[in-house]
Amino acid sequence: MVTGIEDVARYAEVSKATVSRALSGHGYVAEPTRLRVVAAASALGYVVSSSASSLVTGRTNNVGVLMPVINQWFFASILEGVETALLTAGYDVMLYNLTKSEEARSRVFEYFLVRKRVDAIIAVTLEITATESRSLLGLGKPIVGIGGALAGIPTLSIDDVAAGQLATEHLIALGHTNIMHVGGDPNEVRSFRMHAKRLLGFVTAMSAAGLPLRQEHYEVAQFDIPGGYAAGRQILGDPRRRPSAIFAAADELAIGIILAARELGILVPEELSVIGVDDHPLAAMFGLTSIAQRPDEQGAAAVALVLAQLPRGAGAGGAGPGAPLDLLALPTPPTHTMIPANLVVRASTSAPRHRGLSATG
Amino acid sequence: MVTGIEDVARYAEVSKATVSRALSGHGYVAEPTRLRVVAAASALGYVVSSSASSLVTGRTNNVGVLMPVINQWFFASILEGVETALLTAGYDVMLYNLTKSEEARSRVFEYFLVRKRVDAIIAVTLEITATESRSLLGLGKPIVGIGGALAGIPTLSIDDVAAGQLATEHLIALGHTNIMHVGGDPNEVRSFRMHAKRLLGFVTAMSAAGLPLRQEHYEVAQFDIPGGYAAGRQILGDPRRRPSAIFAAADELAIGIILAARELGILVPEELSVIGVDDHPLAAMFGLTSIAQRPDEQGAAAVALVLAQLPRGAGAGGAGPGAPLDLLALPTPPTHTMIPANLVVRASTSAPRHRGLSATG
DNA sequence: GCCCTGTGCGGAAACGTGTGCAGACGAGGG
DNA sequence: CCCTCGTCTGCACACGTTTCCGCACAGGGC
Repeated sequence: MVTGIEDVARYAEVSKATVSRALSGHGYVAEPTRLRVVAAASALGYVVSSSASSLVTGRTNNVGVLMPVINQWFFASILEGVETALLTAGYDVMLYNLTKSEEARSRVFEYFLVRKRVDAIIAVTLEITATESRSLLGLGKPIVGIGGALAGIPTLSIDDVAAGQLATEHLIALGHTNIMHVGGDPNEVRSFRMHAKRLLGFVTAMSAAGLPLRQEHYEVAQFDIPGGYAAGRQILGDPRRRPSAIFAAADELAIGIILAARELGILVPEELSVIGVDDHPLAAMFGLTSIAQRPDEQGAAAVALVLAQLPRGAGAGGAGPGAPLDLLALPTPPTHTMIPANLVVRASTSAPRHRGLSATG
Repeated sequence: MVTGIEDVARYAEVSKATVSRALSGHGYVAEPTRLRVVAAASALGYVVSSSASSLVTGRTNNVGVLMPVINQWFFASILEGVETALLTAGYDVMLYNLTKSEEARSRVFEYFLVRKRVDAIIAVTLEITATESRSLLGLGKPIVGIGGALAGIPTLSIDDVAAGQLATEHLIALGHTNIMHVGGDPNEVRSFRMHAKRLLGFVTAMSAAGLPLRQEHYEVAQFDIPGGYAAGRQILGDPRRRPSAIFAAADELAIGIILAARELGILVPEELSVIGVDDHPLAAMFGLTSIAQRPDEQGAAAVALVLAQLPRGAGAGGAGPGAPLDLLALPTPPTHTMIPANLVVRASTSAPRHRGLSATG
């Protein structure tokens, strides 16, 4: 029905084995023969059956990507970065969107992922349970996580504590003393305690500067622009509560706060400095100072990490029997690597208006 | 090494054939035997090798999804809808992000897609060339497009002309006569001439109402919030050019325009009515009147369309022979189905301030 | 002249599963 | 009692590759 390797072999007047070697690049093939085979394959429109090839090699050339959500800037950017890097490396990406629905979640874990159809897994911001972790590690396939430390799995993220600290220190350095932090719920278990970490960075910087910290210096908000807007209305609506600067845990929150400030007639940055995290595409338009991170590059880095753990297809010519031993001895450093995040100063932060450079201690 | 079907067969004291039948649900298996096999598979942690199974059945249980971009609300929402629908239908999704890069584009077409690893294809807003179309159709696999008509391929989208018309008619019904349209470049070939269609709807409604149409009634903008903002600054900055209402081809454009209006001290809707298309998540926050569409539902609908073209795997206990005949005779209607899009009125549109209900003719 | 190594190629054995075919068994109708 | 039919199971082949092994040949060092 469809043209197989046998047809190409007949057409090029060689054996199936030679066709395989010529097209895959493994083993010795004389150059004229190789050209003849390639020409034959092209003429017949031959494409290798990945099923058959995977069956015998054990490699699928697929990488599974697990994401809790797609329709958000951070996650979609990661996905784009991962996809591009995998494609250029010759791998296809299988996307698994792990929604809140527990049922779909467990189906993916117990049914889809385990079906021997991926060579490796990239898990994005995925807080997994103990059984799920066992399930993943039980696959014996490389896994890399993006977004926070994971037990026994190499992971990758920015240093959220440092980011929070850096942002807060920027505001302090400008002379602010009455600083608020608007972020996500620190008790949220999913999302790798990112909220708690950025809050910790905030607290650390404030304490180090000897600035007072009260409960009301932290406001929980829904993690998007409307959430930031709502929090901004609430905070800025009360003049007695109003700080001179706000560190928002994400640019979308910061943008919402800026919009709220505009509606209330509060000038940014003259009356209110705002700093965010992400360097969101909209940050430039709002002149938002931010701690920049590049999720697409994080995705690409995760791909590099995960591919490094894959057995190098061609090179290794090791003996057959010790294979599982080698597999276990492979460099699988369960470490958490931190991606640097740097400050981008724009127009939303400045020295506080009223007080000059008053005493800091 | 890994547990195969043979191990399960031994454990359950049956043959491999019975294990296959028991687990796949095809053919006769006595209930006690089936339970024994299922228990054995579960005890051994057996999972079917999709490579082997695909090799013999010819089905991969994969659907390829082609997208030009991921990090945009419309596309990410479609992807979420497609992913969810496919997962519940028992299919895995292989994501191919066709970037602007022609090189990556052709690689996907000539190399990845053709690798016999997908049963069907969903192409999102993909303007394909003649050779690409042949390449896709040559696969002999079901294809469904989202976003506009495609030669010989069933497609799916909202009626962009009707949407533009509906939006414009809403403004006209409110009493506006000086209406502008801000949209994308109508000459952009990609994106299925969506821009041209919405422009056509605008022109149609204006003409039907007997309203004048000049070149300056249409402004091209980059298709995101900053693009709308830039266009808004330009349009609204010149008082002589300022219309009383703007129909933006997308909510993100409309939001940018509203932001520009706020900066210029122009009241919405008192001095300027704005209507968009999409019902974007941010629309409610800005009180934006919009023509609502649901890209996630479009994705699910595309999945339903594409699955309907696939040979029914389970359930059907029909005779074996005649299958290829049925395949050829399958209903593959290369039609373009329109999804309804309805008006959602919020606070960004109202009757124009100055003139009352003046003569419309 | 002989062995060894490097190169080029073909035969055939896997890889793990689905499924056609045949055989076995019990029930029911003649 | 025999035949048929429906249910249930096992044998064995096929799916389309990759790759081990063996053979052939050329060239170089002893």
